[in-house]
Amino acid sequence: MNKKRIKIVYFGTADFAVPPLQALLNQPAIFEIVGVVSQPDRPAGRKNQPKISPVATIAREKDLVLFQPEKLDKNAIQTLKELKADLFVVAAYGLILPKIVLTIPPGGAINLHGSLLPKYRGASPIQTAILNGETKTGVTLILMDEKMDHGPIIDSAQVTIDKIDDYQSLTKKLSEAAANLLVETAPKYIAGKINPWPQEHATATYTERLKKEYGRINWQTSAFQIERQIRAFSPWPGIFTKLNDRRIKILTIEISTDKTASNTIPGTITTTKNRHPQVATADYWIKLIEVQPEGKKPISGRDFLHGYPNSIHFI
RNA sequence: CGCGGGGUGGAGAAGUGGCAUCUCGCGAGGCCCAUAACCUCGAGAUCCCGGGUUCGAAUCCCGGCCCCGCAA
Repeated sequence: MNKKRIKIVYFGTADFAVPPLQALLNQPAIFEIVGVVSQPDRPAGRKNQPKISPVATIAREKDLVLFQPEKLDKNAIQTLKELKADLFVVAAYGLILPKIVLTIPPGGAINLHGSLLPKYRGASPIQTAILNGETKTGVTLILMDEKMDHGPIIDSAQVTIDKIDDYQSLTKKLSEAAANLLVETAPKYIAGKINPWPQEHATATYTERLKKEYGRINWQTSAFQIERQIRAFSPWPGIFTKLNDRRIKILTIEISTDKTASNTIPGTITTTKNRHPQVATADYWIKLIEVQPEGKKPISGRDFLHGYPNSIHFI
């Protein structure tokens, strides 16, 4: 049908953006990646090792044309124009695209977003969906306009959130759904078979960029709230509590069926009859399965307790 | 030179110049209707590596290797 391949410039940085890119690459008869734009590999890490963008890694492996501009200035825009793309595809790129960039390709710029828009616009749709205890979410493909996650919808796909899904597993599901959505829908969109329809802006909700401090556990809340917080923020930015001024990462927990924790000061650690540590919350006990003290490797809850023969208390 | 914590029997920790300790696990035995409970006994350590100081170093000094948290 479509003899002419769709020329695409792909904008992406984070893990979420990897599967859709690979899906495009797997259909070389339909799509041609004429360029990949990703955030620069910034110096980071304990020893200043540069943190490499996952998308940039793929681009290098596949020998794609790769740009990593600090910002989308005039030079970058000129470069983008010269690629003569039909379409820009954006997924978890991390930088705002200036309006002028959106108008470069004839097909405009389309964005893959990790929620069912207009719900959960913004920086942390995946985490927020888990945190709010949603049972379903999804991915939405929109035609970008100058406002964030605001443009008309091209198509969307629903994804269920399982009780055990954490940020990592849900991101994987969503990014795979995004990949399918993109390869199925983009050709139809380019062929003019889809008319994007406006979002219901009145029902829009927004999510903010996560801060480390949001990973701090408040033991005075419900065990279920804490459990969702852990799933939403694992493995990044991570969940922690404090013990004697030391930071303790909480990696894995289990909610006890025992509700008597409400009689105990929140944060207090006791042991179950089979000697597993459990922490009091506002309602149920939370069993510590795996934790990681600051400066230490991850250890089981039991091992952790061995080092503290006396009673301890998280704050 | 971004900031910081750490390396001690199989696991987790204490010990900051003078006998190698604690909790758990492991082995043997005991108790009990019973046990992830309790009691007795026991094995298991080059205290990360190499130098140095000292009568004496896990501990202090110098150098090295390895692990990790924060920040970005």
